[in-house]
Amino acid sequence: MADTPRPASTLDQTLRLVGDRWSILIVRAALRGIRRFDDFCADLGIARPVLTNRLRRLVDGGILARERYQEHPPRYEYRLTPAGVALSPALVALIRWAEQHADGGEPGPALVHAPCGTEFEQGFWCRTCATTFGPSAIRAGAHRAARRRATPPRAAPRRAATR
Amino acid sequence: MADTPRPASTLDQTLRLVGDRWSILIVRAALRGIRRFDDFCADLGIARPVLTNRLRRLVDGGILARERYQEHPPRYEYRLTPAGVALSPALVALIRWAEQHADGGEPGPALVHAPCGTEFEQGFWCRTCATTFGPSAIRAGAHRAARRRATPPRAAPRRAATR
DNA sequence: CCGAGTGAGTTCTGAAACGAAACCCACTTG
DNA sequence: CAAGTGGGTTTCGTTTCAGAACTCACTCGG
Repeated sequence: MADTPRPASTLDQTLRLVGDRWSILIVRAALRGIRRFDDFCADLGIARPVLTNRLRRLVDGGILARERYQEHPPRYEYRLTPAGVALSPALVALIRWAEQHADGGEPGPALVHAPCGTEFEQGFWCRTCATTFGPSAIRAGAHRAARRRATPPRAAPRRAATR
Repeated sequence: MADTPRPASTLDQTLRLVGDRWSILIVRAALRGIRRFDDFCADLGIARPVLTNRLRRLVDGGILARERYQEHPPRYEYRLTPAGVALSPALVALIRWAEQHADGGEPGPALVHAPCGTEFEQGFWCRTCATTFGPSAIRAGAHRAARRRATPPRAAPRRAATR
């Protein structure tokens, strides 16, 4: 009971941090330049207690930094740390997917290449093959153990050790 | 109440679909080749009812397809649709971030370039500038309506909403 | 034919998270 | 000094979650 039956993989840890609707929306808003509590609140339509909670979690997770921008009535703003900025590939990929596959909603502001202001592309690059490629050329690499039997031939429902 | 005060952006819609811990973990497992209910269950350590729910949602959202692989006791398996495969850039980005920024967990099986079996890179490409670049060169582009003022200097309030 | 096994789910639970609205407080502005 | 503001916290009712146990339909081995 005290050991680790869960994978506790790095992805799992990360998802506990940003693997929810609001956190990702908050990071996107931050990328757009939003920094203050009430602005997040108004922009996202998020309930205040939830925002408090998410901001705290993102700060603890090192994605946002809470900085005092005014002394006397102490006021804070939240801005992305380098680690937070490093999330943007994931965000961009999600936004791109959303624009292609979700129907109905409005697309929201595009993210562009800062120097030239135009939209950019995102892709995979294999330096071994010196080629770019898309999602369909991905597969899972070495994996120690596929749990039970590795790949049961489909439609072989019963498979006891008849020996 | 019946209109849409919320943005209802495409990203928002997408996050309602895959914006939670389990959904993303399920997609990763599917990319690794897992297809059957019990295998997902064992691999992820997810509770059955939650898995049922997530699978149904992903199928409804067009990310997984439910296919019968055996007639008599009707058995189904879940495999990624093209739209599901198209999520992999987001997944890869998340995994990469996780491996760099999460500490403690084990990294999990790598995703590799199928033809050569080696790890690959992910990046941004601006075709206008004909250059690759990283997350720090991104900014938000044109936005039809910046909500309120873009960057308030300080204390210049406006709040005509219900209070 | 009987009993064990399997794959894919369902019901029941109690715990946690969410959302809305109200409240708080240290200040600033008119 | 009253009214605002920015940045929260409290309270409370509702929805969703996660886990254990149970069901169902079928197959297999003896």
